[in-house]
Amino acid sequence: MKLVTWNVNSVRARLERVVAYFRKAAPDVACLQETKIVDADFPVEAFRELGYHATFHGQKTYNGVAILSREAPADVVRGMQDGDPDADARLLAVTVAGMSVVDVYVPNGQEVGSPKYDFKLRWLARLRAFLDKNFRKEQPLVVCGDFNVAPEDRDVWDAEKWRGQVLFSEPEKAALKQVSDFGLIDALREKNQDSGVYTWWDYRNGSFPRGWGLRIDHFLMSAALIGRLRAVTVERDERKGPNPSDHAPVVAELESPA
DNA sequence: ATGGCTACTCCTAGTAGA
Repeated sequence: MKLVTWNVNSVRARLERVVAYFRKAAPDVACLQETKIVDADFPVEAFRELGYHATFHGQKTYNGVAILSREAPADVVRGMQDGDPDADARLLAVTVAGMSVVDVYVPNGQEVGSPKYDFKLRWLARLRAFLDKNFRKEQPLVVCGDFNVAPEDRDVWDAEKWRGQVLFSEPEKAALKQVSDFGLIDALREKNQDSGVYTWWDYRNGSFPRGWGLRIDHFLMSAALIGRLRAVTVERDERKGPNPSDHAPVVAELESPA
């Protein structure tokens, strides 16, 4: 069982690369973020030809999440449904392959102290409430996506430069921990203690070839799934070459359920 | 070389991303 999370930075601009990656990696379930496309225009056919059901929650220009799955998903939930007046398409939840899958695109936050930063912290608090309301920590549950938070020094290419900055400020780390404290484990860290494992590199300044990256895309899994976890890897090669997303896919491989 | 921003919009400049 192969799960992928990938911020594609426009599924339309990235379609050729995304299709090529799906052919090569053949994920069973893939969560995409920043699709930047309205539902009416989602490239359903391109994924159908690859053998995937497409479930999506998008909007014009910004945000947007999608789940591609070999099996047809059930229990589709678009957005947190918590009454908060927030039109952003940033969360999509389904049941598929015997597990609950929550695909999230956490707000970027722009700058510490800005209104968008406050929105980000509130959004993460709402995510915890969404989990409390809809799931139990004992069930097979994966919450994955672009969290826009690097949890630890080893997840940042220059921790001193980034300390206190957006993506690496203490309130953001605390808000992410509140989400994990539902009963979820950072799957990559279950299998890999290395520093320098990054999932995003700025388009500017030659950040990728210089190794200037951050680990901000995560798989958070309940114990039931961690028990089946074989490996978590970052598909760094997908950041290379023409027209890359600024994020690389992250892959989690699970044993079949007992 | 893995390479120096990119994608979007009632578009050619401004906004947002991270």
